[in-house]
Amino acid sequence: MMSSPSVKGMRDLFGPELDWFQRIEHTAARAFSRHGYREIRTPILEYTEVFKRSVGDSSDIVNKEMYEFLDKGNRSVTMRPENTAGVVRAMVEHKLLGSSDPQLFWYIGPMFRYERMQAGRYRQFWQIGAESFGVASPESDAESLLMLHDFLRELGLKQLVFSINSVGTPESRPAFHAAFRAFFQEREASFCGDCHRRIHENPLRVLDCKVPSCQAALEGHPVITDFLDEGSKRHHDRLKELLTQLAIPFEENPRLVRGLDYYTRTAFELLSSDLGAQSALLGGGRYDGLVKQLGGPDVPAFGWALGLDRLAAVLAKLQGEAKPAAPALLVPLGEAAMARALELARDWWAAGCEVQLETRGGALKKALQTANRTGVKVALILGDGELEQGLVAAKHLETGVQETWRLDEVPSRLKA
RNA sequence: GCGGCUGUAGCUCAGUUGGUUAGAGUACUGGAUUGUGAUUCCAGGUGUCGGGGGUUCGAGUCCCCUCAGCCGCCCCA
Repeated sequence: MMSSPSVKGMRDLFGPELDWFQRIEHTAARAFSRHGYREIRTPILEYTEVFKRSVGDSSDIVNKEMYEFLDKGNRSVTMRPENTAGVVRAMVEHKLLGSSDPQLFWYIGPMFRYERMQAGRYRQFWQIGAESFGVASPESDAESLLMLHDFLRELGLKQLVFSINSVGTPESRPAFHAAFRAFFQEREASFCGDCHRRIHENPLRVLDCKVPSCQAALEGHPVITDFLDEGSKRHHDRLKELLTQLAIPFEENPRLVRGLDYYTRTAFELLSSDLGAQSALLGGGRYDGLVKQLGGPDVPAFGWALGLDRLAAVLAKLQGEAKPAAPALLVPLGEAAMARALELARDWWAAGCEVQLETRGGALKKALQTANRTGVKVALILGDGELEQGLVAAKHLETGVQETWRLDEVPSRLKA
């Protein structure tokens, strides 16, 4: 049937799905630049250590999901599984974080993770994200979340409720880990095998285990926000105040943990019930130590990434098609009309009209069938008779009503 | 990486305990209508039955392998 299919987990984007991708991208570009964010494009390929040092060795991404290979110079390179690491690497490499000026960037592009296929989960998938460097204040978190919230609202997404948590700092976390490990050991028989692995690799991950018995065993677990240092606690409280003031819906989720190791203080995500099992639509948070960790100055940062494939799927489900069909089809009948139609259409296009031109030159019936099927609203039928009088027959496909327009009034009629 | 389901025309799918030449709807092409579309009527291609191997006189059907997709898990966007 097929001589050579696309690589597993990598798909072609076109048609209605791409319409959504483009609408999201255009909306994002406008929304983010209003906030003073500039776009950044970083390479798809980075040296492997960039991800190992940022995302974290204990993460699944590094452990089993990276497209990692040796290039011809025998250097280990990896196709980016996410983009924060690459953006931070670029900041450091170009010394953009030397001054006290904030640096605000957004990005869009494909990411790669070698995973088992499932609906909403692809090996090449797309993310839009934003990163803000240089500001440690909770107002900075709120500004980024506000931008994200308003962007999603502009796309027509209602019912947004962010889950937020604070994971503290590397200094405050050991106290929580100790308390949590003690809690775990008291009832370790109740936890699943995965949790026994997690308690060593990344204790926080036990919190969002989905096994019911584990969730039951977690009843009364130490809450991370009770172990925050004073600064983190103030930060967290202030952020909640700001979100409330800005009417950004959120709920605190003390069990929220992110899959990447670099987060400090604020962590958040947004799930959607309109996706299947892969319900995560976006996630992000603060990563105050990452820049220094990657060899840059000690600069605080906040960022998030959202799954474009998943957002497009949600919007398509809730709103249908992103792009309406062409409103008009110009159908010339005969050679003379065809030649004239090219000129007429050129004028109308120049006037900003959306018109498709029927160039097949076949039967009118055929043209109308196609127009009907593709959702065209008006068929402009141009025969020799009309042409001589400077007229065109305008047939409304939905109602069947046909009227006669003067050629020079077509642009204003189409735009009405 | 683990478990389950599916794969037949461009699309949505039938296909009986293995039986001869593989079906319907839709889409496509032509005609009833040489300049009027959703409806109607008639005629016509619709095909590596995902791929490979095996069992059999005979495989779309049974067995094995493989590929892809879907669902769940792990995890994430």
